[in-house]
This record gives sequence, structure tokens and C-alpha cells, in this order.
Amino acid sequence: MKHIAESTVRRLSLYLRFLEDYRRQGLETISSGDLASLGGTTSAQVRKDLSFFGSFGTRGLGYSVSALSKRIREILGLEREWRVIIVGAGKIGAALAQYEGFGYRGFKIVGVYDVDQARIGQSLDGVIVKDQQELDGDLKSLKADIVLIAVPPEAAQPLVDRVTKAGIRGVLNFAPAPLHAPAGVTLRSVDMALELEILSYALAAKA
Amino acid sequence: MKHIAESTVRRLSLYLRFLEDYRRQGLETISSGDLASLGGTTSAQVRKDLSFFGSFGTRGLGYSVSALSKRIREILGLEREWRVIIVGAGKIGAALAQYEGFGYRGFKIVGVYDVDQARIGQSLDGVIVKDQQELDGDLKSLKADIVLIAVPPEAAQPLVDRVTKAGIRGVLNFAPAPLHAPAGVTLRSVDMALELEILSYALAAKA
DNA sequence: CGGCGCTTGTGAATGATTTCACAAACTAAC
DNA sequence: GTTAGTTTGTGAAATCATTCACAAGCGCCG
Ligand SMILES: NC(=O)c1ccc[n+]([C@@H]2O[C@H](COP(=O)([O-])OP(=O)(O)OC[C@H]3O[C@@H](n4cnc5c(N)ncnc54)[C@H](O)[C@@H]3O)[C@@H](O)[C@H]2O)c1
Ligand SMILES: NC(=O)c1ccc[n+]([C@@H]2O[C@H](COP(=O)([O-])OP(=O)(O)OC[C@H]3O[C@@H](n4cnc5c(N)ncnc54)[C@H](O)[C@@H]3O)[C@@H](O)[C@H]2O)c1
Repeated sequence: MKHIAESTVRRLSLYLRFLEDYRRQGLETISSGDLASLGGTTSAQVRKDLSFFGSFGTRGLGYSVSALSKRIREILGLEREWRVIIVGAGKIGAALAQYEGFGYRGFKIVGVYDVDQARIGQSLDGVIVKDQQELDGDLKSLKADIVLIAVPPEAAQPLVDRVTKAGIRGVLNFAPAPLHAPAGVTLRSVDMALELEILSYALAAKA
Repeated sequence: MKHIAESTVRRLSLYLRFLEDYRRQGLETISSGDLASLGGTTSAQVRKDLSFFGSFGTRGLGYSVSALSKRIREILGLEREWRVIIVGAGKIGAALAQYEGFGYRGFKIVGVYDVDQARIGQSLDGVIVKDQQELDGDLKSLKADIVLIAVPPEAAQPLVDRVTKAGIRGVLNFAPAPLHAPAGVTLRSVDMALELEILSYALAAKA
């Protein structure tokens, strides 16, 4: 398969949301134009995105909501369950652990870890916070696929090294630190302060 | 000024972090190669990014850490303070309200709002949660520049309409909903479930 | 003070992504 | 069954972003 741009994958994920809204409304077909106006893009963009993976539509009609949902789910790897571990049960880690938006798409929180004795033992939405010393063993025994990093920035790189050594191939980081992972590991970062700075740039540029 | 790509702005913001690390270490100059290896890009990319705004370096030597920091701060609009209001004092809203990473860069939380009587009156790191009925008036009296949306998805679009009507021109949204804002308003969304789905795609594509 | 070595700044080239534009394929209506 | 009206799928064109490659500028050393 040819390399697919991240922007395309991001949009596919959005299209899936819109498809689910349509399904909830009982609609059976959707056109590239509909998907485009919901997603703030163009119909040509939608069709091009889908065309990388095949042709799923019916000319004159559009796309079957259920068939396209299913296909996008397959493309994104969402037909399976992904087992997720959160490290750092502080403010953001706790919020993530209790976030319903993950479970809904097949991301299951199977463990939460911290160093702080005061936090260990706490229950976060059914998951008990465990001591980070148990992390290395649990990564394997719990068959974790993905680790979310919610520890202070200086603890983030050692943690990446640790979990990748244990075989983890997907990491989503929330600490504002420049991280590096070995080849074969996908590491993404969400940086909220950075998002605000981009907003700041846009606002400052206007004035 | 020519239009600057978001990817460039995002990198500038990263460079600023690295410059601050260098300053903390007492280093006075930094080369495009240094910035590049910290940021996982190339030295040509760094120089090109900076060249959109002028030429700040010294050939043979590199960039003055303090002068370049200052210049990037100006470019990003970070010499001033931005007044931020958070709407939704739930799990993520509370975490954001208490996040130190914002204040550090001149983003000051001046108010937090909710509908839930149980949450109103709570103190989050010094800021008292107020009733959302007071929001419209406070947006002006508190001179807010930016609103962070941390309410359930269905409440997000009405909120965008409301705050933009009150004159807000910058919105950072955390709800997984497709939002639209009038022209002149910069609206960005952070969507964590989407980030996990992109990760899912990458992991699934490998296997 | 002259030359060496390093690093910048930037056009030109390449590569990636988006948009355009239209033939082909289908539905629905009559 | 024919036709009018849609909407897809996709090459080609246009735009946007990154990388290349190198002349020019500057510090430093002798
Ligand atoms: N609070 C937010 O809204 C927010 C937003 C964006 C990013 N972040 C980032 O997320 C990270 C956590 O932020 P927070 O606000 O939740 O801070 P926090 O201090 O509330 O939580 C950090 C937690 O990590 C734990 N920890 C530290 N080292 C650890 C280790 N080696 N192993 C396991 N656990 C460890 C601490 O005990 C603490 O409970 C920081 O890097 C922060 O910059 C936070
Ligand atoms: N928890 C997370 O980690 C997380 C992560 C990503 C995104 N989100 C998104 O952020 C939003 C909030 O999530 P949460 O987990 O904090 O949920 P939550 O239920 O804990 O918080 C939502 C809060 O918003 C308040 N609210 C509802 N309508 C309001 C209105 N019109 N005005 C003011 N306040 C209002 C509620 O009273 C509640 O306190 C949701 O859209 C969610 O999808 C949450």
C-alpha cells in the first residue's frame, strides 16, 4: 500500500463520526458533498481520500452509510479492541482514565500507574491505580497495545524507553517534551500549550 | 505578510521551547542544526521557517539564544498576556484550569464556568467556578481573549455561537464535535480520540 | 590581517497534497 | 426504455511544503 498522508487518516476518522451521526438519524446514504460540508473540506477531497483505499460509492447516489462505516473502521484498524495503559494518574491522567470517548471506539483502559503512594490504590472509573513498579510486568501480562503518557515532562523520555523496551509499539504523549522512540514505534504527542500558542499567533497576526 | 503554514508556526513554538532549555543551560548561541535535531527536523527546515520572518542569525556562529527567543515570542504574539476563560468544569476542564503549563507562557485563566450547581463555587487552583449564566457579561468585563471549550459535544456549537457573539476571536475546543465559527474567528480543536485513531491506523497498517 | 572552517539565507528543484474538471455510471421519474 | 439529473472516481493541473545545494558572511586562529 502506498503511503497515506496523516491528513487523510485524520479526515477518515472524522468521516466515521459523521457516518455514525447519519446512522443514528436513520439515514442510509451519504454523499461526498455531505461529508465535506460536515468536515469543512471539499467533496473532491473526500472522494480522493476514499479513493486511496478503493471505490465504495454508487454514482448518482453516494455512499452506503453502513458499508462505508464498516470499511473505514477496517482501514483505521478499529474492528479490534486496543488495550491502553495510562502512566501518570495526576490531573490529566485521571481525566483521560475516566473519559468515555475512548471506550466508545474500542480503546479499553486496562491499567493506570503512578509513583505517588497517595494515588496508588485510588479507583478511577473502575480501574485501580497501581504502582509504576508493576508497569513493566503488566505491559506484557495485560497485553497492552498502547501507552498514554501523562507524567511530568522530565519523566517522559525514560518512560518511552521503558515501555518500548517492553514491546509497546504505540505511544500517545501529553507531556510537553521532545521525545524520541526507536524505529517501528509510533509516537504521537498532544501538546495543549502549543495549540494555544498557535491560536496566539493567529490572533496576533490579525491585529 | 505572506501566509505562513500552520506547520511552520507549530515548529516555531517548539523552537522557542528549545531556546528556553538552552538559556536555562547558560548557552548563548544555537545553530539551525541544534534546533533541528531537538525538533526532529532538518536544519534547512529550521532556516526556512525563520527566513519567513527575517534573518536573525550570524553566519559561522548560529543564532543568539536570547535574541531569537525574543523574536519568536514577538512573532507568536507571546509578549502580551492572553486572558483565557474555560467553559465546563468537568474532568478535562478542571485539569486544564489547574494546568501550570498555560500560565508559564502568558496564558492566564481568568474564569471557569459550568451549569452544574454542584460544581459552581468550587475553587480550581484559585479560580472559583461560576455559573455559566454569568459568562456573557464576564467575557467583556474580564476582557477575555480566548475561550476553552470543555463541555459535552452537543453543547459545544451553541457555546461557540454565544462566545463569538460576545466578541471572542479565539476558541480552543476539546469536545469531539464538528464546529463552525464565523469568519475572523480562529477555532482550533484538540481531539484525543482522533489521535488514538490515528495511532490505531499506524499500528494496524504495520501488522 | 588573511585564510580556514563553519553556518546562514535563499533561489531552484523536488515532492506532497489539494483542487479542478469531466467522462462514466448509476438512480429515479415518466 | 429513454432521458434528465446526480454523484462518483480519477487523471491532470495547480498549489503548497520540504529539501537541496551553494554563494556569501562571519568568527577565530595563526
Ligand atoms: N493538567 C493538564 O490539563 C495538562 C494538559 C496538557 C498536558 N499536561 C501534561 O501532562 C503531564 C501531567 O500533568 P498533570 O497536570 O496531570 O500533572 P500532575 O502533577 O497532576 O500529574 C502527574 C502525575 O504523574 C506521576 N508521576 C510522576 N513521575 C512518574 C513516573 N515516573 N511514573 C509514573 N507516574 C509518575 C505523579 O505522581 C503525578 O501523579 C505533564 O507533563 C503536563 O505538562 C497536563
Ligand atoms: N475527560 C477527558 O479526558 C476528555 C478528553 C478529551 C475530550 N473530552 C471532551 O471534553 C468535554 C468534557 O468532558 P469531561 O470528561 O470533562 O466531561 P464532564 O461531564 O466531566 O464535564 C463536562 C462539564 O460541562 C458542564 N456543562 C455541560 N453543559 C454546559 C454548558 N452549556 N455550559 C457550561 N458547562 C456545561 C457539565 O456540568 C460538566 O461539569 C466532552 O466534550 C468530552 O468529550 C474529555
